[in-house]
Amino acid sequence: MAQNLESQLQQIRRGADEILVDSELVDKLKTGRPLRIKAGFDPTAPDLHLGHTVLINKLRQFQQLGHEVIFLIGDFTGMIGDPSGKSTTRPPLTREQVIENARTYEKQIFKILDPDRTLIEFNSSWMGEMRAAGLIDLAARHTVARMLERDDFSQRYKSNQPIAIHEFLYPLVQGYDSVALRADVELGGTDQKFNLLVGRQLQQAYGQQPQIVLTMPLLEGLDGVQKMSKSLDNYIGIDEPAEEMFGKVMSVSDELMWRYFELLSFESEETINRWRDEVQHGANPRDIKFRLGRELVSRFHGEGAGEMAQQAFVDRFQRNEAPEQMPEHTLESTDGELGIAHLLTRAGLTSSNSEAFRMIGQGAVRIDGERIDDRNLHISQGTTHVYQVGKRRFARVTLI
RNA sequence: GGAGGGGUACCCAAGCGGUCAACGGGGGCAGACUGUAAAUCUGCUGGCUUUGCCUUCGUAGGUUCGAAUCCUACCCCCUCCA
Repeated sequence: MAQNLESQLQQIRRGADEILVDSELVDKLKTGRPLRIKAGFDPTAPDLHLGHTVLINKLRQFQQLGHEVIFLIGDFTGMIGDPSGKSTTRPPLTREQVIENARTYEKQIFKILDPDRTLIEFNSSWMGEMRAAGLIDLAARHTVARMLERDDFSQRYKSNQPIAIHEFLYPLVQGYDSVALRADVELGGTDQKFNLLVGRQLQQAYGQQPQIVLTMPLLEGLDGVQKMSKSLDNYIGIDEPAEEMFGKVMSVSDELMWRYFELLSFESEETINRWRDEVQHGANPRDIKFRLGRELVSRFHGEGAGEMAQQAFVDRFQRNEAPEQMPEHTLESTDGELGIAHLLTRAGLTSSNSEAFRMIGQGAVRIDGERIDDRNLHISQGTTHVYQVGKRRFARVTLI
C-alpha cells in the first residue's frame, strides 16, 4: 500500500496552501507506519458544499496512501463556538442542535471517504470527562500573549471589543484534541492555521511529537472571487439535484475551472495538466468542463448520474428543449381567461406583474416554445401550456 | 461626558427644493452572440387593476403649490477627545 516517498509527497502537496513543517512530514513518512490524520469539523453547518469537500478530499487521499483518517466531530467545541475570523462572540449551539448536525455530517462524508478506514470521533468523549482541574491544567500550558497573537483576537482586544474567556478555550480544546488523538497530521482551512499550530504547541507540552499542520485553501465560489459559502449564495451543495449541480459547474468560468480541478477532482495531476495543454492548443474548454461536471455529479449522485445530467444539460441549453420535470400549476381564470402577466406571476415564474411585463418586453417569455411579444395576451380557460421565462424557468400551467 | 460625521433601492454610492422611481459601480436577470449557464456586447433591475396611477430615500411630525433635498423631535451607526 505504501508508495514511494516522492510520489506520496507530491500527492500530499497537491493543492495544499502550507505544510508546517515540511521536513517533519518527510521524517514521519519515512517511518513507514500509517500516520494518524486528523481533521476537525465544527457541527454548525450540516449542509456541506463543495468548499467543505476540499478538506475531505485531502483526507481521502491520505486514506488511499494507507494512512489512518480521524474525522473529528467537534460536538464539544461546537458548544463553545469557534471565534476564528469573527468579530463578535458567537452564540453557542444547544446540545440537541449539535447532535442533529453531527448525524448529518456522518451521513454526507461517506460519499467521499471509505467508511471502513475512517475513524469517527467526538471530542465530547474526552472533553466531557475532563474535570475542572484538568481544564485549568490545560489552560496553564498556553499564555495570553500567544493567544493575542491571533489576528482576530488582537483586533478585538485593541478595539476594545469584548473577548469572553471561553473563546480562549476554543483553540486550547482543539489543540488538546490532537493530544488526545495523538495526531500525526492535522488538516484545516487556511483560516484554521492558528488553532492548528496551538495543537503543535500543546502536543509538545504534553510530551508528544508535534503534529504536521497542513492547510488547504478556501475554495472560491461560483463568482470566482469570494470563498464559497452559503450566505453568499455562490455555492454548490453536495445534496443539490444532479442537473442543478451540473449546471452550476458549467457556469464556472473557464479560468476557475482549473482551480476546481485541482481541489475537487480525483483525476491525477498529470491528466489535468494534459487537458490544460489540450485547451491551450485549441480544445474546447466546455468539453473539459463537462468532465468535471460528470465527475462531481457521479460522486454525489451515483455512477452514471453525471452522464444523465450532461445529457439533460445538452438537451436543454444546446437544443433548447424543455426539461422533462417541471412544476405543474392549475390556476383559476377570471371571466374565462387570464392575462399573461398574472399567469406568469401566479405560476411563480416571475416575482411580480411588473417583472412579467418586463420579461415579455425583453423577449424572454415563451409559450410551448413560441416566443411571445404581446404583453396584453390573454390565455383562455381550459388550456394547458408550457410557459417559459428565460432559459431556466419553466412551468406547465392548466387554466380552469 | 465633550466635538464632529453619517443613515438613499439587494450591496456600495451620487443627489442636497421641482427636469427623481432617484447618476454611477457591483451583484442579479434577460437578450444577442457562442464550442458552455465561460468570455464578450446590449438591455432591464419598486409595485399595480400597466403607456396612466400608487408607494419609496432611518422614524415621526412640520414648512411649501411642490421635499430624498429645508425645519423640529426621536432612533441607530461611525470618528476624534475625555
